[in-house]
Amino acid sequence: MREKKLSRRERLKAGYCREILDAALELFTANGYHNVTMHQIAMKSEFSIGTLYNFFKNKEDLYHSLVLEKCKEYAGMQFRALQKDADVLERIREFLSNGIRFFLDNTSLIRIFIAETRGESFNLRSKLRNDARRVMNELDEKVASVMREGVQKKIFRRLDPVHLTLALQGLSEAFLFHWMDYPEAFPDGLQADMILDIFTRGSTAQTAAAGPAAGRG
Amino acid sequence: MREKKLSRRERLKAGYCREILDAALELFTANGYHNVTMHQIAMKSEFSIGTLYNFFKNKEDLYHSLVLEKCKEYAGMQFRALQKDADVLERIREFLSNGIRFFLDNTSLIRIFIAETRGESFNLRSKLRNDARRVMNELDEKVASVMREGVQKKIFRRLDPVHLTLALQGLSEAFLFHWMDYPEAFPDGLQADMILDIFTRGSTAQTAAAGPAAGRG
Amino acid sequence: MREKKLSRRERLKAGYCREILDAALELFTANGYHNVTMHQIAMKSEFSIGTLYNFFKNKEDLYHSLVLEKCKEYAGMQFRALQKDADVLERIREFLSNGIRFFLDNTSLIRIFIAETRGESFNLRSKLRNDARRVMNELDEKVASVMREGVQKKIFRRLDPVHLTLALQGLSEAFLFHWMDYPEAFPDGLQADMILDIFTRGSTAQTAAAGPAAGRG
Amino acid sequence: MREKKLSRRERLKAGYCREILDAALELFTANGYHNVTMHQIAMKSEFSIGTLYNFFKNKEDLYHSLVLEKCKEYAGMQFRALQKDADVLERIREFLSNGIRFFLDNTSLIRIFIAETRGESFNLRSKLRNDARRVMNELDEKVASVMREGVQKKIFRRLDPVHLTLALQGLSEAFLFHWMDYPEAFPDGLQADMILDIFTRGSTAQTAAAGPAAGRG
DNA sequence: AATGAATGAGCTTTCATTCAT
DNA sequence: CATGAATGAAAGCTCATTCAT
Repeated sequence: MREKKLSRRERLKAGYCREILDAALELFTANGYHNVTMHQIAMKSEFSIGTLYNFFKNKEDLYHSLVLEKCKEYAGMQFRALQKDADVLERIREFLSNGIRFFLDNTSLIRIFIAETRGESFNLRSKLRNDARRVMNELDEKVASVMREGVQKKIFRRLDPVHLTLALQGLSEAFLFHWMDYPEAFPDGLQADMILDIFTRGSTAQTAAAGPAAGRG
Repeated sequence: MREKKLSRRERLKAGYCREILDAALELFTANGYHNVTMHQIAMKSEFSIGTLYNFFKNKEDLYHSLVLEKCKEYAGMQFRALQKDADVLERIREFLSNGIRFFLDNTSLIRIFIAETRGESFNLRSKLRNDARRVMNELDEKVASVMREGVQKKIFRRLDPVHLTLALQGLSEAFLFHWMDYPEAFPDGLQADMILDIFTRGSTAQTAAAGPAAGRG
Repeated sequence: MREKKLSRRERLKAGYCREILDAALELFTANGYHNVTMHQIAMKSEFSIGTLYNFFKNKEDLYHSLVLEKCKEYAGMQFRALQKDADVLERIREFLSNGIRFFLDNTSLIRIFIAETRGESFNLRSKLRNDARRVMNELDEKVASVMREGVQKKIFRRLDPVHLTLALQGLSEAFLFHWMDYPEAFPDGLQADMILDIFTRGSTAQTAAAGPAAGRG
Repeated sequence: MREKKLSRRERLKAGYCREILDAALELFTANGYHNVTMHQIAMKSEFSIGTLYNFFKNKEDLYHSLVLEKCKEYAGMQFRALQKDADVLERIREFLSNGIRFFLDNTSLIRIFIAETRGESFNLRSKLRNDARRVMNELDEKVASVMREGVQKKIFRRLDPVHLTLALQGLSEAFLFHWMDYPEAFPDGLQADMILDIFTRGSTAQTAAAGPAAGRG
């Protein structure tokens, strides 16, 4: 009974936490870390400021928990995709589709990811960000291992798998941001194949002529 | 003589402005906009706070002037590279080298560029950022026009030049950031060709086999 | 019990507000709006600056609340006097006595009234002052209606009631200020009848009754 | 020659002073002391800030000089009117007309007079204001002496001449302010006789019965 | 455990005044 | 003498955090 009670409490607590984080996410993505006050989060989540501080050490901790959670969500999803029993290109395609869908569902969450991985405050919150960064790094390593597999299977060129990972990420990010800023530039939406196509075949014409190979048809 | 005096004053003023902007740049890149105070900028630049406000309307204006200046510097350099009388790939290669060198010389300035084009404050300062953004957009268009030329000359695949531009940028950014975070990953430094190679030929092995073409040999 | 608790809180809050307003009143009347800082008000009221801003939106709001409160207090008192079931002159006399007593009890509060109705800031805070001004205007109208009644009952001369109101106010103010600046000029204090006497009978000697005097023609 | 030069200089200096004071007057009456900056005065007068400080010790001194000058101008004019070789009522009427005209010509200058004699900062600048106040007090005494003469000549009732002076001022002020705030209330403009009429005969009807004379129409 | 009033350090910004030119 | 850039004290105000209830 004791245990049950605790577990009920814990479930309650987790639920509260959820509501707070959801409210905060909305505010942070809409306005940025510095333009959101604890007061606003308290209002939106319908908890008191004091309660916020019962759940999170301080504003930074709250923000970080948010980022960590989303990173884990994202990374978990992508891990599963990359671990599937499918051929390399298929897994990469799903990886890309997942990424697009994820940021479509959490519009402008990507800005927070970017702020965290590339942004201005990179060196201040570094300690706190480490958890999130570790999660993302692990994902990067997983991607790299898939890339390595692709190289071994001669699907990809004999390049450093880390470079291939970077390339994949860079292309994804660039397309995602452009799509967010100019949605009209992608009348049919952003398709994983747009990115995959460039990733696999590059931009050069002659090669393209030579190789309808990479085509998924 | 009158003129000379005026010009001396103006040179002085410009010099002051320089010192302020340099001090501010260092602080902003190190700590981010919100974590730098006017007091700090005053201290570092060895001017009084009042003087800062004689040169710039407010903190945002100072920051924006900084960003605009660097954007113009960067865009000007790249424009010149892209306008040279050389073949398309050569111009792209210089574009990449320039970018690498620029951010090598202005370490972590890129974080500000990113913060401005992708960062959290994207929707708040948008009005003020417009000048900088316009400069960068013009550069993007220039890049796209070079891409278009490449497509016409059958150097590049028949793809949307804007997509090619995005790809180039995405690849550059990804490599640059990785190099900044893990310099040891590039024992010989970051070379334009690493990026160019992937950009032109993609990752796919078969195509690579087919195409030593793009090789810069 | 719940209710009691709430009410206690509200009473507390109202009490805090009182203390802040009292401290502010003292400072403002002694030094004028622009020569009082929020810091000073915080010190004098023994609250923190933050608390001041919990009660009032900003300095202007605090000041305005103060003015409005005092205006209402004054106007309410005078309204009741003018509505009494007594003859016109009696009501006017009480109106005068009330005014004298009010400004005796709130020494130099009148300076704020003047600053608000006549002062330098007349055109800047006009929007905010409107509440107070409306209250005072309503009182003026009430006075004018009493004047009208006096005219109808042939107690007063057939003059514009608004002019009579102006006259009453002008005389009151002049006497009040002189008394404040030179209390020794009124050894027995300022009596309503001094003002009423001039208001009702003017300055002209009996000879005036014979009055070829005023007639210019 | 030395003398001439000096005198030319002095004339020049006086002229400069004029221009500064004129510019300042306009700004102060329009915005109030605290809402005018030395910078603004410098701009409007087309002198440098440094020059302002050559002519006036500080902002307060500048403001005070302005007030003093206008007080002297006003008092001088009124002195001459009161000293004329005319009967008492005639001199009072001219006094009133002068006052109306003066403040008509210097619209809203009266607000500064009020701020100075009744306003919020009465006790801060008291030292500086003393000159101006002395001038005005002397004028008050002159008015009182005319009142005394009126009493002696049985033109006015046997009342304290100071009270009569107060009454005259209070009536004037009230009418002037009302006229400024509601010009439409005086379709034919503000006439000295409106004030004089009430001043001399008060509001009471019986006297009026004796004298329908005063009616101008 | 939950609350939110109270706190006050610290921010951006203004502007009277000085003084080297 | 005239100038106006430079100054920096001091203002109003915010908001993360605490803690008595």
